[in-house]
Parts: sequence; structure tokens; C-alpha cells
Amino acid sequence: MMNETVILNDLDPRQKEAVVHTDGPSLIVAGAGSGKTRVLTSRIAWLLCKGTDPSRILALTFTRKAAGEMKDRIAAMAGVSLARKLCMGTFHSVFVRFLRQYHELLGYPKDFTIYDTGDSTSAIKHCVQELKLDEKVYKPKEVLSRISMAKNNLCTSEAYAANTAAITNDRQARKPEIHRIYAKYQQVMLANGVMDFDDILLNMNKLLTLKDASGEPVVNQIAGLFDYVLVDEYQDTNLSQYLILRKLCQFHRNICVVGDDSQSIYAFRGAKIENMLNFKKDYPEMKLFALECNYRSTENIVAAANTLIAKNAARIPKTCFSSREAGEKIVLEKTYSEMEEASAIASAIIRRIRENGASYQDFGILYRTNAQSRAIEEALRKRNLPYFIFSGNSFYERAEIKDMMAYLKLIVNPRDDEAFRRVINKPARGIGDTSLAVIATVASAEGKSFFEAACSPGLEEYGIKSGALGRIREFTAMILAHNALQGDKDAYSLTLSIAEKSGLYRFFKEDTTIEGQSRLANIDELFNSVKGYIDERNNSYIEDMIADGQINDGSAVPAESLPQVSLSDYLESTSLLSATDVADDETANRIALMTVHSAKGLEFPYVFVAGMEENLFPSGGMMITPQELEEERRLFYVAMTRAKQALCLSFATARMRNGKREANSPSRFLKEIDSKYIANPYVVQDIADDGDSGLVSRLLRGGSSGRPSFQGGSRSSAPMGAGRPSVQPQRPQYVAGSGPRTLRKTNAPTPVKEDFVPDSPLDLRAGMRIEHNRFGLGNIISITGDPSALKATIRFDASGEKVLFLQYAKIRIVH
DNA sequence: CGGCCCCGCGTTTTT
DNA sequence: CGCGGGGCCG
Repeated sequence: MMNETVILNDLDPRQKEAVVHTDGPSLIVAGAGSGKTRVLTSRIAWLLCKGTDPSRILALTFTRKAAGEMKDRIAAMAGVSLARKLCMGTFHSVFVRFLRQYHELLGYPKDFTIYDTGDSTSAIKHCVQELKLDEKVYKPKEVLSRISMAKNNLCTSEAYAANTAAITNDRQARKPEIHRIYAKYQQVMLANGVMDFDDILLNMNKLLTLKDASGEPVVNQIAGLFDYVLVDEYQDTNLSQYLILRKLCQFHRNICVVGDDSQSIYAFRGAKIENMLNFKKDYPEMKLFALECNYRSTENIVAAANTLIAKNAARIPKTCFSSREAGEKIVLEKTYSEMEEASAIASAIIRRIRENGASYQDFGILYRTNAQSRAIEEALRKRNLPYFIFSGNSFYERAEIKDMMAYLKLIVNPRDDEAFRRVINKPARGIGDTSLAVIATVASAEGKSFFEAACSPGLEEYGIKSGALGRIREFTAMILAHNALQGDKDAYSLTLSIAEKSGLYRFFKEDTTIEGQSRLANIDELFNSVKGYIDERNNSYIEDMIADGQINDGSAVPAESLPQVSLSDYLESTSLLSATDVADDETANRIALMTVHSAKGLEFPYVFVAGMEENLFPSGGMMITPQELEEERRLFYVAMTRAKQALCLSFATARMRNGKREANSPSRFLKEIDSKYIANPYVVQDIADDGDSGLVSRLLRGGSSGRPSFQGGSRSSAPMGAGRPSVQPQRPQYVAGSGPRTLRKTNAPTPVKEDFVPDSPLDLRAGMRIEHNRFGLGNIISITGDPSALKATIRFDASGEKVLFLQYAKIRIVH
């Protein structure tokens, strides 16, 4: 356990203030690169240091990665045993725990499962069909988004139907039946024992208004569990989350929220920047801390971003400054097509590598829309530059994975109709549309789920043929058998079993086409993922026991005594987690391509932002509202502040969009940056000042300035070209097992779990200097045990001697 | 039951 | 232009 001095050691005075002021409401406005996470974790460590019971601290984040990262850092500062007792996680995962605990009050089964956006969309679609409405008019995605917005604003289906504004609005949009779809959807979801993401928050709100069986308000019980509440990325909270927080903090008012209003980019999803702007209204006694020192970017970049964001009206006034040198000016790059733009970026990267000794992972190429990646990919491929894309399409969105997941969901919650539909005839087992229609009719008539309908004895009477009936019975029996095994078998063996028994694995195995083989590989990858999850859980269980001093030898924990990791545990871990689509080795030393949204929280020495054009960035064109324009500006602010060393902003005067060539003028944002921070501001100022097309003004000018840098061999304005060599760039580091969005600042104040590539246990020898992903540096004292269960006694510098199971521990040799 | 073709559509996306 | 979904045909 660290002492107070150590916690405060690497913090600047402002950060220190924010860390030690623990009681009462705090608003920490943390500019980009200002050490936000460091302050949050130090604050928790500080509380622990002061003797606060960790279980009475609630810390909420948006992503699981952020939660994990914070937990790791706190573990490094305050010890694993304290860190693991914290109530820390995403809004959704923490609240799901409470919802399960109080499921009866809400009328949900204990094993309710969670629908992802895809599941919800298809559920909506089926509701639209059942209500005999036109899918063209009631596009499932659109309807879902409308319902989602309603839920985020705590508008239940009943409230929606009674809300004249909403109804009028829908009528004017020629979609008057949305309220009926909403009602139907909610009814089906409840009957299926399923919640969508928004329901988790909505029901949490509802729960906090209920009384338990003994008549005690639930809010007293839950809010009473905590003395301190901390929230990360507060600018991204929606109304639903805001209200929950308010209820949870009403007794002690020890709420600490951290965020940056300038980086609020999720309004389109219901996030309310007002939550941050109005914090003082709810908590007049609050203390404001502004972290304005940016440790990430050079002064030029920080100052330039400041001038941009100053154009926004809705913001908390603050002026960020850099702790670093002035650095290079921002370079603009004008091109005439998206291909040319991509080539310019690729050339600039090559030049940087040659002249600055940069490596691939030092580059981030950001864009507003995913469609822009294509041209860039082609340019990079042509030059053999390795890259990876943070794709929106995740592992869990692949059809074959969805199939397997649907089986798993159905085992845990047989009432899940969407899962049932998906797998009832997968692989084909002679239960076609006709049979499914009958099942649907029965379910609807008897108010049952599909599964219950499929089990009901009177199914023949509805006209199911005996052959099909037998197969249906076989199917339900198979699911029920697995459902019953959940207590005895762990997630892995159930997954293997259902893959085999359902015939799905054989089905994919028999498909010898290339795609078929890839699907099979994905299924195998899913098995690995389940196994990995179980190992991870076992590993941390053992480490926790050791850290707790309950045991000091990993061998005291025979495998069979480890708590079993159930299928339901696994499902919850995946349903609330966006996929880790990009494996670590795929991101290793590659150029990163991603949308600006995905880049939030990341940093790169060299950043390119492509497509700086009106109608693209800012997107939307004329029908964009002032609020939306401000959000676009914040989005661009996020893009700019990803850069540590150098920033290049490019635009194309024309590009292919939806199969058509479109002319665009440069983004207004380019002109909003004070030109003194730009190396070649004339590139944008000369042209298209007032809707004039770039081509015309170029012809008028004689075309000498603003020429693309690689026409005619001129390269004077090449993006981020031969900048003077400066500090050796720090490289972004990705967390082991990380999903797309995790990147750690390299100037982290404490040792943390890094980009961990563990060495094989077989390579470890007594006497070696090693590093453990959690416990840090240490020396191997001895290695014992038989080859199948090797254990090592390791003396850690920070935490003393421990015995670890090598099959679980992640250890690498330090040379 | 599966494959092929045609049509429509086309920001951003933690959970 | 490139994709996914739905419908129709073999």
C-alpha cells in the first residue's frame, strides 16, 4: 500500500487539488491530454489511503476498457486486494447487477439476457410485421432509434403514448404508429425476459423509485451502499444516467464527475452536454477543478485547437496550454480527389519514416465516415504500408458467431424469441417457415414465448406435421438439457457441447469453401474466447486470493475448487462488451485507420485528418442545426487533440460519394483555426471563400499556389514532410487483450499493465528478471510443479513473494 | 432449401 | 459504387 506522498508525487498542483478534495460534489473539467484518468485513479487511491472501505466507493465508466484500466492502475497503487473490492465498472454492468438482485420487483426473470442493437432491431422488425405495418415506413432502425431516445429521456411506452408532443411529431412525420410499436416491443421484451441497453438504465431509474417487500425504498438500500461516487466521461452521460447518479448521491453528495465538455461527441445518441454545464445547478456547493495543462500535444496543436473550440457557444470557458515545446505548425493539404488525398497521406508517412525515424504505429489516420477508409487503404496497400482498421463490424456481428451466441443465449434464457428464431432451423433441420409461423401463432394466442409454445402439448392441433413436431421436440429437449446443465458444467463445456449437439459445428466443418473455412475458424475463435474468459477469471481469482493473503501458494488451489464460470457469466461479459475485433498482433506496429469517434481517448505522434470538407466534416450540409454544428466542431477538436507531434489536415475538392463525383469546398473548420498555427494557411484562404468552386478560383489565380504537392514533383507543401527532427516520438501502447479503443498514455505515473506479450512459461527459469502484467517487476526464485501445472515462486519488487500458476500468470522476461 | 438477382440505400456508435 | 436484404426461381 502506497502512502500519500507517493500518490501525489507525479501530479501537478492542479491535479493534486482535485485528488485530495474528496468530500462534497466535485466537477473536474479535464482538457484533452490533461491526465484525467490519472487524477481519477489517484483520487480513488487517495480515498483508500485514507482508510475508506473500497466497497463503499462506486466508480462508473462508459467502456469496460476504461474500467479495467482504472482498476489496474489502482491495483498498482493501492494493491490488488483493495482494488478488487471497489464497485467499479461500466454504468451498464454495475446496474445490471442491481437489476438482477431486484429482478422480482421489476417483473423480470433472474436470468434475463441482454439484447444488443442487432437483436433489438430485429425484434422491432418483427413487431412491425406483427402489427401489419409497412416496414418501408417504419424502418426498424429508425424506429429503434426513436424508442431509444425516448427511453434515454425516461419516456416509457405508456408515457410516450400519452405524450402529445411525441405523438404530434410522429404524425407529422407520417409515422403515427410508433407508439404502438414501442408498446408492442416493450411487451415482447418483458415477456421474453430480455432488456436492451436502454432498458438497463430505464429500469435502474424505475428500481430507484420502488420499495422492496418490507416497504423500504430501494434507493435507500442501493445509495446506502456507497459513500463516494465517481464518474468518468461525464460529458457523455444521458438524462437517464444523470438521474440515476443524482438519486445515488442524494444522501452524501460525494459525487465527483470528470469530463471534458469540449469532447462531448455523442449527443446523437442521447448524451447531454448540459449535464456537465449544469452541474452547478444541482450541486451549488460544488468545487470546480480545471485541468488545463495538456501533457500530450505540442503548444502549436493545443493553441490551434483552442482557437477552434472557442467558436462554440455552449462550453465551460477554459484555456488549455501545453507542457511541451512549440512544435511544428499544422499542415494543410489540398488535393483534387480522394485517391490523391490518400496518396498524399501515404507519401507523407513514408517521408516521416525516412526523415524522422518514425515507425508505423506512430501514425493515426482519422476520418469522419467509415466509407473514407477505402481510398486510404488502397494507397497504403500500394506502398506496402501496414495498417489496421478499427472496424465498426465486430467479431460478434458475424453471422456464424451470432448463431452460436444465439444458441448460448437460448440455453440461458429459453424465452428469448429472437434467439429462438435465429437457431430453430440452423443448421437446416426441417423446421421451416411454416412450422415457425405456427409456433408464432400459438405463442401469440397463448401469450407465451416461442420456446414455451414449441413445448406446448397441443401443437399438433394447430396443424404441425408429425415429422416436424418430432424435430421441434428434439430441438427443445436439446436446449432444455443444456439449460439444466448450467449448474454443473462451465461455459466452455456447454459451448462445445451445444456446438456439437446442434450440428452447427459439423455444418460449418463440412463447408469446404474458403468462406466456410473462415466461418469455422471464427467458431473456433469463439471457443477460444470462452476458454480465455474462464482462464482470465480463474487467474484473477487465484491472484486475488494470493493478494488477500488467504493463500500464498497458487498450488493450494486445485482446478476443481475454482469457482465455476457459468455460461450466463460469459454471456453477460460479451453482451456488455463491444467486440475485441482487432487482435493485439494485428495492431502491432501498424498505421491506425479509424473514425474520429473511435479515436477518442487515443493519441498518436502523427495524425492525419482526411476529408476536411463541407458536407463531410462538418457533415450534414444545410440541414445541420447550430447544436449539431457545435458537436461537429467538438468532434474536430477531438481529432486535432489526438496528435502529439504533428497534425496534417487534408481535403479533396471533389470525391466519389455514393457512386457520384461531388465537388466540395474546404471545411469551414480549417478557416476557424487561427492561421498563425498553420504552416500554409493560404491553401484554404485563397479558395472557395464564398461557395466559389476551388477549380474556378484556381484558374483565375493562374494555378500557381495551392498546387498539389505531388504534381510536377513539387513537394514544398507536402503534408508533414521534412519537419525538423524533434523528440523521438513516444509510441502509443495498447493494452493486452484490448479492444479497439484502448490506448495508454506513455507517461503514465505508475507501472500499469502494458502491451503485454507474455513469454511462454516453458522459457522461464529460476533467477530470471521478469515482469508480471499486474504485479510488475520481480525475480523468479524457483520453479516447481509438474510440467502440466508449473508454478513459480517470484519475489516482486513492489509486493513481495508470491507463488503463481504459470498457466494463468502473464509473465514476460525482462532482458 | 439454397442460390442468385435486383433493388434500395448510403454519419458518427461506448453499452 | 458496393453492400445487404428480400424475393423469386430452380
